Amino acid sequence: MPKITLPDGSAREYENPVTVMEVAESIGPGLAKAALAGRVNGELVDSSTVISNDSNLAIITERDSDGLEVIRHSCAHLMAQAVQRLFPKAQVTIGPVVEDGFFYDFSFTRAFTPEDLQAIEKVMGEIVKENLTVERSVMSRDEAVAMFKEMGEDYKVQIIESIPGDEDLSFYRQGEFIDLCRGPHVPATASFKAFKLTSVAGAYWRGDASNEMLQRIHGTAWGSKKDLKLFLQRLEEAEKRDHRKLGKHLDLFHFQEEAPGMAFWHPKGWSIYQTVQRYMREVQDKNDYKEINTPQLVDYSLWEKSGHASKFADEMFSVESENRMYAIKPMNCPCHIQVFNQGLKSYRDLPLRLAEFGSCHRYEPSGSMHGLMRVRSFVQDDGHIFCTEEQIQAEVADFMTLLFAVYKDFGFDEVILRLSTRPEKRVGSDEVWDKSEQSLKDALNATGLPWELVPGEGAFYGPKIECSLKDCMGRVQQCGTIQVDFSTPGRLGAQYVAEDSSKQEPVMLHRAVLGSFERFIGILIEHYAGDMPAWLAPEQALILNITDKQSDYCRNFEESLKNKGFRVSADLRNEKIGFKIREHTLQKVPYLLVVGDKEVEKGTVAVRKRGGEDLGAMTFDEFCTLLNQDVANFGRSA
RNA sequence: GCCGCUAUAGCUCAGCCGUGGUAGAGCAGCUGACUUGUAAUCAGCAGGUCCCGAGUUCGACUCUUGGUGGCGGCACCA
Repeated sequence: MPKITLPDGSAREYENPVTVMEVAESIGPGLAKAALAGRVNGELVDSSTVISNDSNLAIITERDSDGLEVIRHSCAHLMAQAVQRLFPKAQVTIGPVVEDGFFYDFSFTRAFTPEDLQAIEKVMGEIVKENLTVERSVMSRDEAVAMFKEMGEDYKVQIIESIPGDEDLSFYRQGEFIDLCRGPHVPATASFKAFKLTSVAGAYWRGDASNEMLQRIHGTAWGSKKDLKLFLQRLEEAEKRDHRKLGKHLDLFHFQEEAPGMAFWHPKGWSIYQTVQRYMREVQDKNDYKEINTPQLVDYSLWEKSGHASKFADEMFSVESENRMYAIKPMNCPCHIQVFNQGLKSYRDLPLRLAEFGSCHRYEPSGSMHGLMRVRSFVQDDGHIFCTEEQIQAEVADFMTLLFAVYKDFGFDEVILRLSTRPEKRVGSDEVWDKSEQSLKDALNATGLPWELVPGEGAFYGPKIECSLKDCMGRVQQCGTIQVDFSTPGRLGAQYVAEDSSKQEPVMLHRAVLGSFERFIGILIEHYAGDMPAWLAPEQALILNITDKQSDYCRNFEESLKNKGFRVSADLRNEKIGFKIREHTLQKVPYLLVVGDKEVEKGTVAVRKRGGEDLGAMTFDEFCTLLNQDVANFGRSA
């Protein structure tokens, strides 16, 4: 006599054990039709699961995020079934859910083509029409291995053989297709309403580059056609914001074959860059950082001492000159230690915060480059804090405060924190790693914010906190970082004189707020869709005359604004005002100042905002006040 | 780096396979006319080593092949 309690608190009693689906049916046919799975006492289960004891139950439909997961996971099976109907020789491997969709990796003799994708999608539709029941079954590990061997599914055999113990495994069958899976899954193949295959690409078996390459087909699936459409619109929107496209359109920067992965900054792009840099310089000054500058070319031996050469030799550019090998610096830390090492340092000098807008070059693998986001030549807003062990936590806390404030100024209100701990390939003893990781954990806990642990992802010299921001498209971008390093200072001979006059090694904190200017500006362009706030805009205002008669007035107005430090220019071409407005609107200038006879007469300009809003006529002082206020607000969201 | 796709005018893109015969459009540019009130005035002109190399062919932007860059993933990311 199970008593089922529903999320709204109501309870129903049943004479005999019931399935999730039966409960849904007893509530109403509409719900039964929509039911995809259930959550019994917190655990996600199939709709066919039998409940025999008193339980809490939530019926999962497409409207739940769990329901969407179930749909996507099941859709991966649906796709695999379709692939094997069309290509019986294709072997299945894994097919998990990812953000917005799913993928499935296949081993096949050739690459799938876009035409194949269309054909697969069509067969998927047919299977949906067949409305095959999805049945769960349980097998022992050995039975499962035997079955997949028989089917010639070598990869599945490998997967099952790597599952430890003799635990029973669950399988899901729909028609002729069966797959190893934890589930849960939709009750039948008619449950799919909206899906689309989006791309095909190579992917290594088990994510290991030394393994063979499989064919990965990506798809997306939604609870309704409307949601699918919204998703596709979101993709289009993201494409419109692509910083590579906007960079060209707004004449900000370019790349060319002779310098792969290295940006050529144009005047307008460089203006944004310089504004960001000026801002960061001011922030650093206020927070007691000392700005320095160090060489681009440093003898290779320094990189050997620091430990970078042994791990990153293949990714460093090197230069030979007069029988000496130099590396073009791939990072700034060893150079900052050289600055620290000059002169005798006392504990009274600590914490010592050195900062550099450090130009770095790394030979990034060709396939990894992506516009400004991943380049071979970049400038970090790098900083190294030399301190004592006791000072770590306060320094990390101060850094986090600084970082949050900076991100807010750029319009990013949400920050995601992660702690990456010791990787396999590393320097330093386990005791030192214990200490470093603990100090970062303490610092994270002190922020009072949630954070996630990522084991094994730390730098080779120490653990790190990674600070990611969320842009307006909801995309997470890793930018800032702070890393504890007990090893490198010692390797490079950094010391200070302690209170008891003994020599001690300082702890070094590596830190960056933006990460790299290149990448951060790429993120800004996409976040604002090119509509840079007045603070960052390369051109803050444009003065447009109606006819030649107002030219002198416009030039004077322009000159006066420039004298106030604003970035403005005048467009006095003999063109219709509508033409000029269109052109500068497309160039995303925040303010357009129109001047005709009326304005000259009254000593004003007609102010039009980028979005088209008419702010009416303003005097010079009024407009200066407006623009000053706008600039002072930085890029903060309202 | 790996798998797949891709490269034509300053930009966005046709043409290319079936059918190999050295290229077209729109925007931008230049010239002229027009002196204009909030997202495109009209007319004319000019603009290309069809990414680079090799091969097949009487003949290659087109087919084959090698390179380079880019794109989508994967792997990597101090």
